[in-house]
Amino acid sequence: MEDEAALFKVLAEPTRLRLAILLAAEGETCVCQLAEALEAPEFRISRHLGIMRSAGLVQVRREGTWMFYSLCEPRNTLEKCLQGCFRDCLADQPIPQADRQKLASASCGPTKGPVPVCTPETPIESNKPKEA
Amino acid sequence: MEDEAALFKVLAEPTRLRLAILLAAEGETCVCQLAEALEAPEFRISRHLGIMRSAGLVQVRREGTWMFYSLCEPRNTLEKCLQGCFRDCLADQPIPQADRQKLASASCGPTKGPVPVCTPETPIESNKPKEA
DNA sequence: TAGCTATCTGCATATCTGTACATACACGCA
DNA sequence: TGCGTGTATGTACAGATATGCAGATAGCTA
Repeated sequence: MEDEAALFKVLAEPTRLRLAILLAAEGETCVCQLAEALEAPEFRISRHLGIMRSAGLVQVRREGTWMFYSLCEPRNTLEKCLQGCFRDCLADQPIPQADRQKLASASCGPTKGPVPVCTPETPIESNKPKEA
Repeated sequence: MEDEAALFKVLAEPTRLRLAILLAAEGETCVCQLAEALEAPEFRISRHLGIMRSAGLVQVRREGTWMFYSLCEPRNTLEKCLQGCFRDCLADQPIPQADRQKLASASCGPTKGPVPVCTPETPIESNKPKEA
């Protein structure tokens, strides 16, 4: 029960919740783009992503200088349900919508200028559908 | 987004999460029975229920000396999804199962001895199925 | 009204959490 | 190899939170 509560605790912070919703909607994204989308300093985003990673909610893949974060495959029904919440219940809220728009026009990242996040040439190992 | 994070924060505490799961499974229950089920002092249960009530997660009905708590009707898709989680993803975990068993054999409450919680003669306005 | 039971609340304390700054680390490039 | 960029982390601090105790409150019964 501690584990389940810990999972809720990770999501009990607006910045982390927005990150989770954003990653659920957009897939793999690098720290600087997330920071730009959320209009928060990168070190803060990085720290929150570290907390989410410790909780097993997100995973990271290094590509050169950039760190690409994505949601982990859900390990149990609770995680699956919560990720469904991100996509179905929370993604269309005003703030997550604005986050996605700012992400789409992010000027940073591996390819400068507005970039399609999660491009085809950077296949996302962590997001390949296994059972969804 | 603050509101959604606040909702997760309420559930980010093991005692409160167990209470939510228990109320989702058993319906309206009084404080002393919840305290016995969770093996925690009543003032602690009462305090956590107060926090859950402030968040709009549970509601209360007084019947004589006893305070009966129950989950509120979900006000949005997130709350509906989370209540589904309580029932479908979390209710069959070992601790919530044990909680339900201890609740079933609780020796306190309005009718002494093992009692059927949420009896027919105390209709639960707050739990009547509306759309589930 | 007095006494009892169930529940709530004020206070002090210990623990946890988010933030910011500075620094360290990893990688690409010249 | 040295530098710049992107990212992670150690530390300190302020604020929030959970807990336990004691006492208060509400409602029932005699």
